[in-house]
Amino acid sequence: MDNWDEVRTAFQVAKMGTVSGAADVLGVHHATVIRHIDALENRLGVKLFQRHPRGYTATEAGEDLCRVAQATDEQFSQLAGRVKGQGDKVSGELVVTSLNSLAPLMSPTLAAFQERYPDITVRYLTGERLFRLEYGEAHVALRVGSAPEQPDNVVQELTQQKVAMYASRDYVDQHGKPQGPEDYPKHRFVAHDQENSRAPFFKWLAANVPREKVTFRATDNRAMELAILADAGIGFLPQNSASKNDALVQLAPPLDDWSIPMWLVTHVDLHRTVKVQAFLKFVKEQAKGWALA
Amino acid sequence: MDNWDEVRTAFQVAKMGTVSGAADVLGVHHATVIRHIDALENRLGVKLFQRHPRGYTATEAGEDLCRVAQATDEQFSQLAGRVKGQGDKVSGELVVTSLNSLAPLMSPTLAAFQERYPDITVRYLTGERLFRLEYGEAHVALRVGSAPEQPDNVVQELTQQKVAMYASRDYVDQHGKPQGPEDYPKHRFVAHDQENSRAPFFKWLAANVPREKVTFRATDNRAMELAILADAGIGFLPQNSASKNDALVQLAPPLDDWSIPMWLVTHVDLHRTVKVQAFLKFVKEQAKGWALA
DNA sequence: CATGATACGTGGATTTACGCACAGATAATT
DNA sequence: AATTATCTGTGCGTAAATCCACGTATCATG
Repeated sequence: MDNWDEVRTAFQVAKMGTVSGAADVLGVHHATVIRHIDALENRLGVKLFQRHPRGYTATEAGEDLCRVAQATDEQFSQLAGRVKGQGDKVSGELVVTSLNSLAPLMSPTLAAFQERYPDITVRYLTGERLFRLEYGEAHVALRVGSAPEQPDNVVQELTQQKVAMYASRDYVDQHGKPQGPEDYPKHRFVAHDQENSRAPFFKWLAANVPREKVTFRATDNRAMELAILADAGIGFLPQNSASKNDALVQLAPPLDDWSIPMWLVTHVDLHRTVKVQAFLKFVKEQAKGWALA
Repeated sequence: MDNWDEVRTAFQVAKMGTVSGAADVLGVHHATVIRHIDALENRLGVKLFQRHPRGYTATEAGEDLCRVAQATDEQFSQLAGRVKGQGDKVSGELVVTSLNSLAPLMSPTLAAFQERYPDITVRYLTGERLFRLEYGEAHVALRVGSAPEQPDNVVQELTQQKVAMYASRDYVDQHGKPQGPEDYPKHRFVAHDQENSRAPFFKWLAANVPREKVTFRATDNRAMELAILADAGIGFLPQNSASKNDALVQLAPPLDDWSIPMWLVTHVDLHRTVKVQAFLKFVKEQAKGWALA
């Protein structure tokens, strides 16, 4: 049973009782309606209508088809209503993904967003692997670092995450604060395991600190933070989270070169939807508070 | 939500995951599939799929559509199965119509037909008005008299109903049997109220019997039969039913000129169906017994 | 790293399907 | 009884949908 349009045509004829009336409703010529009926009957091998000069009347098969098509028509109408309205209201699921290191920032934001739009169910997917927008795994992704340049993705800069140099209070008590670049060789540093990291402050580190003084390397940001807290050495941490921790001492103010840009990424097909737009606006508003924190 | 074919296309894309795959299944070019999706999305104002170089993945709206279309597809498949098979088996309703004067012949035949095909539900519509085949009021009509010549109707001659001249036994006792045409003016006759009746034996009557000797006229065949039984005069009755009645005496053998042809009439759209064919064949078989009765 | 396979996307040629107009027929109306 | 209105059915020309071919991008594989 291919060619669903012919079923629709037959349905309208059964409802109207005449080919001409159905043609008017469908907005096509009555010859087209006749052709559809003929084609459908030939394919099914059954007469659907009895033809007489005053119109068409459905046979048993035609009435059967009419019932099925009636249900289909209602189903499709409901579907159209759902789908059309869907884009206009903020409800359903909102799937957000990011690296799990951003959870401290995102979790409160998402909670507030859900409170603002109670019809929303938030799903926050975090992981080391990047959830891919183009396969529909998420509506919005929060990315850090260099600007993503995937095609079909809409990228907006969210805010600059300011990064500063920190060490634990105990470390400072033992080794003192470096007063300038000349002091760096006397200290130990914590950095990412990947030496040629793309992060700007690690590039700075490679340029300004001897390799052998980087005595602790880890692949995970959280592990690096814990290492710093465990007096492993001096490292770079986002200012907004580190400033809340009394066990940490800021050794140098954040430099612009060290800042990590943050990006809001959406798939182009979803970017224009009201739901996603509402979330993007909300996140940008919240991000103003992040810098102050 | 017009254009059901586009829904079908979108459904196939959602199932396959790729435009090309859907195009193969649908037997169309993949460009056509893309155009259908685009048109549907534009009409709904919602993106149904997220496009990426490895295929299409459905958005929430797309998945919603997919579910509805899935149900539709199943409904249509079942419908096609029902409708296609419907023509091949003798079941459901069989609607037969005739003038109610033929009920004595038809009722036993219909009962036997129902016994032969237990899946059949017989509906026997009788009345003075002609139920019209072209509006689907009945599958088969049994007509008597001159050959029906309606277009779109398939007419088959069933049998000749032999008509003979009868009177009641009491009438014969009182007035005797007419031995030939010369005796007719001495007798009373029963005939149809419509003087210029189309029935051949009434034409014969008008030609061979003085008008004033037709002393009882009725519009209903059954009333005429009752009048004859009530000694009203001589009249024409079908041989098969009158011969069973001991109160009637046959005054003249049936002439070929008097025979009323009987016709089986079906609408051309239904004539070829197995159900109707089975019934037509069955009636013809039964009709062989009618002459003998 | 290069290559083959797969899939999407688009402009131009082609076929299919549609609209148009007229004929045939019936039912309602005057 | 004649007429008008309505509906079906069909041949023909045109417009729209389709097919085709090419280009581009991505992923898998040796």
